This record gives sequence, structure tokens and C-alpha cells, in this order.
Amino acid sequence: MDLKKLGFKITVPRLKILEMLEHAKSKQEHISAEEMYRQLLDAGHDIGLATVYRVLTQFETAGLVLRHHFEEARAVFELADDEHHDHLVCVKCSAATEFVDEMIEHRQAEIAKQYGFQMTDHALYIYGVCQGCQ
Amino acid sequence: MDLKKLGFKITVPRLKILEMLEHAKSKQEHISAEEMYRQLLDAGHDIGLATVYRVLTQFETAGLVLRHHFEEARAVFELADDEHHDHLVCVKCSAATEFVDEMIEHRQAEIAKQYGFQMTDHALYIYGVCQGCQ
DNA sequence: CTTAATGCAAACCGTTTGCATAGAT
DNA sequence: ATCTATGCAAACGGTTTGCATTAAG
Repeated sequence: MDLKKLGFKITVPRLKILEMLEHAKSKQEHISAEEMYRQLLDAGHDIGLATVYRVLTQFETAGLVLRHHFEEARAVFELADDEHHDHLVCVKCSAATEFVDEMIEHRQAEIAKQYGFQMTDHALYIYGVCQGCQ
Repeated sequence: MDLKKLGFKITVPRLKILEMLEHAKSKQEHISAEEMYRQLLDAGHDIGLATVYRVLTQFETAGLVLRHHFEEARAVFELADDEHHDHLVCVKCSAATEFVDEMIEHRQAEIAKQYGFQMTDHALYIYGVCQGCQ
């Protein structure tokens, strides 16, 4: 069990939240804390919103999930992959599609170097209207 | 006067805020609403924080300023240029350096096209430790 | 049994809004 | 004189925290 290795106790909230993150990942979706909370309530689980936030923050610290702010106020979360990827975000339906482009990755590293920057991370968001929303 | 052309009345808050944005731009800095508010108070101007936000939102709508969320909760603002640019953001001192890379711009357009996306905007942030902070 | 995790409510922070007043045209 | 812009305080949405309680190890 992943959780135990990370030093977490196995609890219902953590299990359920992991499950939802995995489900979201399989559908390539990003999910907000509030959404998870709602789904938990609907499923009859008596879990507080504060716990959802606490668990997500712990998971983030452990490197298990990524928190994105896109251009909105509310944060969305996704299970972290081994490999980095960037996002296409639909401005109408908020759907996010992932992609990786080697050429861009490479150029980014070069630009950082050029400016004497020790790159720790990077984020590329392309905003637009997705095929379904046009 | 720029403001008049955009249909804005010329008022002290708007003038002062524009001035601060121009000053920030000359130093290549991004500035938050709260920071502007503080500076205004310190300069003896009796301007409310709500007004700062209102003016910034109006400026943004008019295309005069850009609002960035980087990876934090609070937004920062900058005077909009005619041309787009991306950012190198220092994770220590928060300084942001601007850059434009034609190859990346071009690849982004291609990726959007490839996914059937009507690109409206895009944002690339490279996070790291700047030369001064190393 | 011990210590970490939870639920709840209250606090918090950045931002927005309603409203009566002041100011630009 | 008109109508927009302002200041203030209260509301807001998302997130965090304090505390007493519960549950995992």
C-alpha cells in the first residue's frame, strides 16, 4: 500500500481521496477539493471539507499529487506522474488535456540556462476552446 | 491621455495606479493589488483597497494590464505590452524575468492545432532560482 | 495505550459588492 | 446637472487552523 510507505496511516478519507484521484486520472480530469467533498457526501461518507484539504496538502507534500491554479481562484488536483507534462485548458468547459513536447522541454532548459536560472519546475498552459466546445 | 480614450474618467486613483504599473514595468516587476494599496497609503493618498481592485479589473478588461496567478493565491499585475511574453519566476525572491522564444511560440500553435484547439492564450512559467539568489 | 487523523466551527486571506457620498465632465 | 467613480464596511469563496473527539498502530 502506497500510503503506508509514505508514513501515512490508512484511513477512510485518505483511501477514498486517493481513489477519486485515480479515477480522475483515468479520465484525464483535474478535480477540485470541493468536488471531492461533494462526491464523498453523495456517497454517504461523513468526511469534512477540512480533511479533504488536509489530505490533499499532505499528498502534495509527499509528491503524490500536483496542485494547479490555472487562471482561476480555486485549485485543482491531479495524481502526479513520474513524468512531467503540460496542459491544454478549455476556457469554456475547463477540461484539461495533457501533452508533452520534447522540443519545448528542451528549449525551456536552454532558456533557463541562458538566464543563469536553476530551473526547478515549469508550467505551460495553452488556453483555448476545445474541439467539443466549438 | 490613454485613459480618456478608453472611456475612463481621469481620477486620482486611476492615474496613481497607472503610474505604479509603469514604474513596476520599468523595473520588470509584477505587483499585487495589496502592494499598490500599501504604497498609496504610504504616499498619503486616501484610496481604498476596493478601488485598487476595481481599477485593476477595469484596466484588465480594457486590455491595459495582465493579471497573473503564478502558483500562488494572490494575483499580480503588469502593464500589457503589445507583444506576448513568457516568464522566468524565481522561487526565492519572486522576481520575474520576461522572455520570448519564437520556437516555443511556434510549437505551441502547432500543438493546439494538433489537438483541434482554438488557442486564445497561453502562459509559460519557468520556475527556479535566479542568479542573484543562488 | 499512544499518537496521529478527523469533524466541526471559527478564523483567515484575497477579492468583490452594496450603498451612500464625492467628483469628473 | 448628470452619471460615473469612490470609500467604507460587509459579504464572499476558497482554504487553513484550533480544539475536543475518534480511530489507527
